Amino acid sequence: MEPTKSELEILQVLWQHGPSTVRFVNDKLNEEKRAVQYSSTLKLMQIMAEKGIVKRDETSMKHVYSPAEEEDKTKNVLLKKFVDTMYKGSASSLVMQLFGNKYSSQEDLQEIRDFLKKLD
Amino acid sequence: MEPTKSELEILQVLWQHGPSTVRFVNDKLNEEKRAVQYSSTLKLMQIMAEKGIVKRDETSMKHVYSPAEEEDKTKNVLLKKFVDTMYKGSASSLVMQLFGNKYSSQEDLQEIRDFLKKLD
DNA sequence: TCAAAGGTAGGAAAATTTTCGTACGATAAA
DNA sequence: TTTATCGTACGAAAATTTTCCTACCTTTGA
Repeated sequence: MEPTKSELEILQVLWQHGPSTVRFVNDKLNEEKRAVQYSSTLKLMQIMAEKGIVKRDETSMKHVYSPAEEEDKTKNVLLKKFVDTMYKGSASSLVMQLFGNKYSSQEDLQEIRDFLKKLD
Repeated sequence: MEPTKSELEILQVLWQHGPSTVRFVNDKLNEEKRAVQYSSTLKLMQIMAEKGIVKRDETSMKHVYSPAEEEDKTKNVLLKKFVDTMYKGSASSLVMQLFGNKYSSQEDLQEIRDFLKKLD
């Protein structure tokens, strides 16, 4: 199922730091993103568990949450969706946009070239 | 300002077909996307005009709507946002993901290589 | 022991987004 | 002229997403 915007923020904490408690995720969100109450984060993660977006280990009193799917798999799905809606499914169009994008750094673009050279 | 999901659908019709009436956009949405009432599309486009996402030519009785910003500019902003949230701002990470993505066709990937070669 | 701190659960409110009914004016055709 | 058609405007309902209050249980430390 599709993670919402806030759910994606939570997934990112889990991807970056591995299986985590609600307390940990909430702290990270407050440090790195924005002010949010503990109970809000809790509720959201409970909903995500219901939806099957995350799994919950209830062994300990402090439940530990982890992504239900591989980070790569989820990102692939979201990336495909983005390419489909924004570039009619054409990945090359996206890359061209990227290179014409003033926000892309030269270093980043060089990195892409290097990466492709290695593929040959 | 940020277009919502539905607003993006409308923008896409405008990008693809140029300045359009509500009737035209609504027809396209129904043909290409999903069933939606005329008054829903109208309302959405009115909201977009208020937000400044589209401009409205009220010369004729049939108002004609067009994007307020260049397609490329809007897409660049959305792409940057996507890269930031999904790949911590690393465009090369996105491209690597693309190449590891089973959804990407070989033709598409070859096209990207060709494009990058031309840049050299 | 017992109060304080920290945990989950659940419901409801708030905020945002989306949908559409309906009123009413303009246009066109009979 | 008059009626059907097609347009905009507007408000409110519905659906979705987000936030947080509160109840209640467990753990911890004084």
